[in-house]
Amino acid sequence: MSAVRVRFAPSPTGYLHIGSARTALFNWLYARHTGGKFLLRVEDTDAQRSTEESTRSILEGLRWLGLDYDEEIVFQSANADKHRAAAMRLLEEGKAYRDFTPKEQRSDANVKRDIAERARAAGGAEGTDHRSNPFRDVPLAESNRRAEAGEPFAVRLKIAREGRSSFADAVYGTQERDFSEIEDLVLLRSEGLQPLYNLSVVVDDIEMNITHVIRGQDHLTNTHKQLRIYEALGADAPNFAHLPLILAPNKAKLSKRKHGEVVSLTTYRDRGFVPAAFRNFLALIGWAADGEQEIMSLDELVEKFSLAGIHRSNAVFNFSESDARNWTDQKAMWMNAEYIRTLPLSELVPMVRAEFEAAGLWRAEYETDADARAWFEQTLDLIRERFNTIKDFSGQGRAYFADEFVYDDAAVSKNLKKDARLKELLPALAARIETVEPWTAETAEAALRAFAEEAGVKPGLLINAARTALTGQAVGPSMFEVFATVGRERSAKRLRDAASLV
RNA sequence: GGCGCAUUGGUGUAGUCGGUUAACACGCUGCCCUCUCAAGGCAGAGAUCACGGGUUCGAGUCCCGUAUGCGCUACCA
Repeated sequence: MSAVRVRFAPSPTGYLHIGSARTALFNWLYARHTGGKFLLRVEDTDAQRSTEESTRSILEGLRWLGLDYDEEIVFQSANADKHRAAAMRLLEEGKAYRDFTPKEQRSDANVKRDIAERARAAGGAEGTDHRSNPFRDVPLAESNRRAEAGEPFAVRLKIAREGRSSFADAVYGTQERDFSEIEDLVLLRSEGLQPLYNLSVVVDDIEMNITHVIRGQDHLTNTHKQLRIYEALGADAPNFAHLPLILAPNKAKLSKRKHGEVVSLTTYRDRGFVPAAFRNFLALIGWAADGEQEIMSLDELVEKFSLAGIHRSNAVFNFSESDARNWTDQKAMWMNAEYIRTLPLSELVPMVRAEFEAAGLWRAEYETDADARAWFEQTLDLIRERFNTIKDFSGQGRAYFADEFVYDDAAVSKNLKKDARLKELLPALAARIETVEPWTAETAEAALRAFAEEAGVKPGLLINAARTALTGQAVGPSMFEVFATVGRERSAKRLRDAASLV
């Protein structure tokens, strides 16, 4: 058995869709699991819609997910001559024919409805006769003559009148379709003899020696057409595995126009997702190793991945467009938080660093000075427990790293405005802690509790007020750890500053 | 309209050759912990396995039908 070769073949007509990203992931996992090759082919035959920027964005997305590819990227547009040659060969061999029927103009907007209506009108209950094209049996000599005379034509594949197409899909099982259901599909369009999708895919997959085609289920019925092309070309067909689709909460296909940025992979990068977390989440849509373990490292995913574990029904990507807190699937968010709180610090630090550099919070000494570096890492470790994304380190966590930070309104009214006595207590507490030596979580706690007792207030009042004074937030880590991390002088200053907010 | 595919709690999934109270994760509720919020621990709500027939001693698991959803049906990819 020859070595596995799979490919991911996106069209560069926009950002990387999370459904495509998941297709890429599954191909990659299969290749790595079997020790095969993962290839990339950019299907840029639609010159109108394809952009280099899109290609770049897709490659970036793959890199972000950690999906490296083998061999050179194939650009489909560069192979147009080969595709055309293949079609012309079929023409010579009588396996395809020229269709001189003038091209119909189709309004792009309502194609689907248009097709359905046409079929209803033409076919009725019996369906359409796909072998009725008048040019199907025109002798080649006559066909050549008309072509040479300059008459425009498209090239169509001749599907046999009798027979059944059949293949074993690794996910959906045996698939059958009667030839009568398959049209004589167009291989080359009349305008410039441009090769069409089904032809290009097949010729390229043959050329690239692809052994397994793993792609979205929307191609399941197309496969029968492509199989006819493989046969006409005298090539062995690869194995197929179709993946269930990822749907929106209303069960519609996830699309950019309707659902916006939730479907774009770059959104997750830009909003502070950990690549490994999102990859892990993606792997679990439509696939399960055993239904038990869900948090899996890349190595574990590679080890456990199998086509047999892919299931057949479409999955719903559960998010709420109206609720900003649930802008994406909650399980994805949970998994991201899980990664953030358990990742080795050595892996977390570079991600936070990138975020800090972008936010203007990064300081060179976090790298160059051993004490500063240790403080930085300890602080990350202290606050990461309740963060969901990398963005939170520069957002909610800003006060740990900068003296300019905003006070959360709700926190101020809940913890500072609640008790007027804080106006005097806070500066007094500041004066008290300035005498504490050494300054640790333990000594800070002792000082605060003693102060509260003397002042005749509950420690909680001061603790909560201090949290908002020092961090601007109503929530956060154990307050005495925060005191220690922020430092004695900065803590005292912030306590005094906050008195004006009472 | 035709053809194809799918259908297990709100969501993602597990359920081996059909065999006792349908399992796990997220989310949700409550309790514990506690200086807040998370995390963690404990407990709980939530599924007549789309519906209707059939086969069988017994069906989420097999068969048929219906419904719903999705896909394809294009000189788009």
